[in-house]
Amino acid sequence: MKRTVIIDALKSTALGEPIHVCGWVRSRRGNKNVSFIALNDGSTIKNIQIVADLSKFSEEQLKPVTTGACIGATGLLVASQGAGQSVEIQLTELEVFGTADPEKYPLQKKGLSMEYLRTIAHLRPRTNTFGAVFRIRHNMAMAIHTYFHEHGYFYFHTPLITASDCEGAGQMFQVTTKNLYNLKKDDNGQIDYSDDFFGRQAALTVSGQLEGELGAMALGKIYTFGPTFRAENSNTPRHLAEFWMIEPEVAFIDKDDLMDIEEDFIKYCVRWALDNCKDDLEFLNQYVDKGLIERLHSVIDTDFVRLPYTEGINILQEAVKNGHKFEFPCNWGDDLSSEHERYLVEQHFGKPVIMTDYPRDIKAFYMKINEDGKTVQGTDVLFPQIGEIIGGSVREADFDKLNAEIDRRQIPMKDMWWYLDTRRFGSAPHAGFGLGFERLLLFVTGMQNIRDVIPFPRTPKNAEF
RNA sequence: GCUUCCUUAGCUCAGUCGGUUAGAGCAUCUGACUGUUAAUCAGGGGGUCCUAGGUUCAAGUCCUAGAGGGAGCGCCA
Repeated sequence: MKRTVIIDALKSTALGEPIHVCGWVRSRRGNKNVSFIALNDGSTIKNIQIVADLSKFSEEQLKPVTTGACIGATGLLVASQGAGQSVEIQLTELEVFGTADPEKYPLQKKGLSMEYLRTIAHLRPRTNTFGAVFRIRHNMAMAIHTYFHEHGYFYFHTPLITASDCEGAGQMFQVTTKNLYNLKKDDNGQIDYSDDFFGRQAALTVSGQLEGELGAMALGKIYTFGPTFRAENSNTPRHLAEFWMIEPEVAFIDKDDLMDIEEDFIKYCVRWALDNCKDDLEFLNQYVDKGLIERLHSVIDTDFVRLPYTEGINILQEAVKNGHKFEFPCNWGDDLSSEHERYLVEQHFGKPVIMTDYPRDIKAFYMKINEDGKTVQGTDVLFPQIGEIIGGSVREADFDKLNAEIDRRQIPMKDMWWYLDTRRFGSAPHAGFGLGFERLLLFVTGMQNIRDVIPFPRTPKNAEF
């Protein structure tokens, strides 16, 4: 008989009809007359109840049906006599696909910490929490593709392996086929990469932005969505060595247009979650973060604050005058630290903030310089709890200005001639931003640690699964 | 990388001022129960107290070093 997925079985109205479901046993309980099996197949956070009449099935037959075992169940779909569900399956035929020794199966019915589950990342998708998180993760990916597709963007694939060493801040993972125990060096003691796979030093990308700009200079509106790698020794609940990033790049827009897109896009994603992940969000709201759904609604119902950096500094200095203590100073020209961002977002405004027009020296070389000569047109979106969720900017489109900035910063651009060609041939005003996919998921799921919103987290000293 | 906290049963944790045989809940096993909802009730089994040194008559508890993990910060998305 053909398998019905549980999300459909629970909605079925074909009472009295035979049905076949497959899944993993969450629990079995009962008495000497009847046994109840809670079965989950991942299609929904909800389980379907299988009822085994012990006059038809012996305890011996049901013995392998333990928490974690995988079974197929055939029976009649009937209205439930119990209170917890509307339909259930009266078991007529049982197939055991895979047993799970209850003495050794690590997933308990309750009381599992996130830290412990990280040590069994190969099994944690079978828990309610991670099932919900990963279904939401999929939905957010679909929301992102749908948003951009509907708004006329093209999905542009930028390379994961790159030979340019100035993509942006960030240590890179080197990619090589060389024998690391016997490296060929030149006369100056430098490693000779001429016989390496690419004939030059190569690394995993830290950003697709520079190549994304090339796409925008031809297709008008593009976005990238792929993995990104940072070899930094960051030990925080907000950093991964391997994470996914979304980077739209749009020609012929200015700073205000960019902020409109950032805000519209992120609200679209949050709204998508509320519209499409109701059951999972309700679960997370109940067990992980009691204020989750309310917070999601508050974000889509409010206008983000648009705050120039200089005004932000004024607010922070005013707070200091009124007695607020910060660990770090906040003078004009300093990069804001987490405590400053959190004060603005969580205490002063109480809503997301798009901070703009940063001092040029604390931002990347490619950002468009304002007429004051001191600030650049960055537009970072700061969220409560998680800090910077989007880093965006208008790009410097003028060849001479961009080149002067590169010289001033002494950035090695010898391998970047192709990037400068965008400004050399048919340059256009353009802007874009980068959104950390897992940081969006932190916000949407209410999870506390970024390692718990990606199936197999990669962090310093951790790449087991 | 810096600061700080944690590591006791399969899991979550308690363990007082250093003092007899290290406890609880859940899980598991056995039994009971006529429909359960993280089922309930009764009983049983289960310990390298992270590792290595040290102090002490005596160490889960104090000291030193190491390992692993969390949090805060830095860097960033």
